[in-house]
Amino acid sequence: MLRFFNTLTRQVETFEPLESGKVRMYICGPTVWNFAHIGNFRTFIFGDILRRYLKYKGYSVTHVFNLTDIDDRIINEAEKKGVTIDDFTAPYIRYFWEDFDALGMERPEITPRATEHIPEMIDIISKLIENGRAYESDGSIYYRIAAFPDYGKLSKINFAGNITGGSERVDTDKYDKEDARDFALWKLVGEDEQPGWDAPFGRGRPGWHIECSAMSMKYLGETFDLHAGGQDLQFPHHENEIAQSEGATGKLFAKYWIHSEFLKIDDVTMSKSKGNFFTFRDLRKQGYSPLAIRYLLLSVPTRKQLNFTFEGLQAAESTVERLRDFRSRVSGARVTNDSVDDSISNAARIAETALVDFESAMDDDFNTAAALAAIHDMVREINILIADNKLRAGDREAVLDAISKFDSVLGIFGKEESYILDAEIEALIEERQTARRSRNFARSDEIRGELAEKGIILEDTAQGVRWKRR
RNA sequence: GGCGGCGUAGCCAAGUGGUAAGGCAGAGGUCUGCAAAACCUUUAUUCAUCGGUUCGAUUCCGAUCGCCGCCUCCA
Repeated sequence: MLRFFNTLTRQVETFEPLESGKVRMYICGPTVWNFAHIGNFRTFIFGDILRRYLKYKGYSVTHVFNLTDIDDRIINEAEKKGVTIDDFTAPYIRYFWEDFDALGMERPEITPRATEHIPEMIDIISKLIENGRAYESDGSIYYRIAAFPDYGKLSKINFAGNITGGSERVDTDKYDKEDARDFALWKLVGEDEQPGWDAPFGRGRPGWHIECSAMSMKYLGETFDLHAGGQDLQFPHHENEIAQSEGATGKLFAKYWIHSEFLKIDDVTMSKSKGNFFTFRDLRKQGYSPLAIRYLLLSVPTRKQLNFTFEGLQAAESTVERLRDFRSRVSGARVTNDSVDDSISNAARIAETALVDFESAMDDDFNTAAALAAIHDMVREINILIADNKLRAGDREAVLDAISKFDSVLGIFGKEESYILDAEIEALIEERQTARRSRNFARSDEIRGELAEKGIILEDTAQGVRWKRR
């Protein structure tokens, strides 16, 4: 039974989708104005774990993940470069998906772009104007928060008084709004100004929040199951999404909300000004593997801040290698056919226990740290059996099956190795064995070095030579 | 100022009213021609500090200190 913390109610709840067996979920994706950093990817990797785990539990999942390809930053940067916003964002969109794929994330079913959903946004804004929840001021359209009593129900921010808490920082005179809290749905744009779109209420461009309302409801319906994103989006972005969507439809927007916590670097918030800002590509350049980065980012439950350190990343690198080695060791393990008394072998039982522990950890608010512990326990125990040559027929399959189940959710074991070796490499391995038997260790080590250069690592075990790819 | 979160071994961290998961790193050992991997042993009488409740608290309550976040663009 899957239970997790719902930001909307501030409680751990049992997950019950609106429609039995199906989950419709939305996650706020990146603004494609630059390279995404590892903090962004922490949230997205959680989204990946979330969707994979729901599938693991047997749900069919429709996952919408948007790309924000228009906002002030994009417009400014494009202008600086003298290109259209589409030309400006195109490479970043490409880089984003490259990083996304490299981190082993499954592509969501639907990945809409804001600029391709302007009509849907206009439609919602029109409805809000009609029902009095939006108004025009100086050519722009604003949301009338006073007309939506539920405003604040997600973030639980107290709006007593009509100004947000840090009132000094909101210069009310700067805006022509009825209320300082009101936010832009549609920003007035001049006739020749780009980008701009024509709407019944005038040429303009969308405010930031409206896109997510438009794209989520278009693909998932007016009410859907689950909405997730970084905790910094909780207010105002998600609060505003609720106001726009529920304000327009009069129906519940999303039933469950999940917010991912921030990533810190050496106990300090990651920020550009502090110079402690890492993109995925920065870490790749330093030689860290995508798998280790993924492992590190998912190793701490999403609702807790994660403290990123290079020591931790190095640890993740070792751990991931150990897991990969484990799978290949199991695949290549010899099994004995010794008759056994019990009907179920020890190894199969260990695998089964690990699966149960894994699932109950994930069911408990996606406790990935505890889920990993279940896997590590299994690895250790099975390693002992292999070392003692106690793996029986059928065990190998049971353990490999458990691994593939874990990995269908976490994606940390890496790709399965191919067991087909080039004939040339096989010949070298054979030659080395011959050399070793005649105690010609010079030649033996030479071959080992030669293969290492080709990315083949040899290990001499009691059961013979074992190899793996680097 | 308002609201929220966190503080567990060298590092990353899970967790519970009954006496501390897991990973990495370190130390010693087994195995090996050497190496690698694996395995074994070992590393917090203690969970920021001080009080309180309790038979018993790391876990509940209060205070203090420290760190982080939201209230403003941001995963």
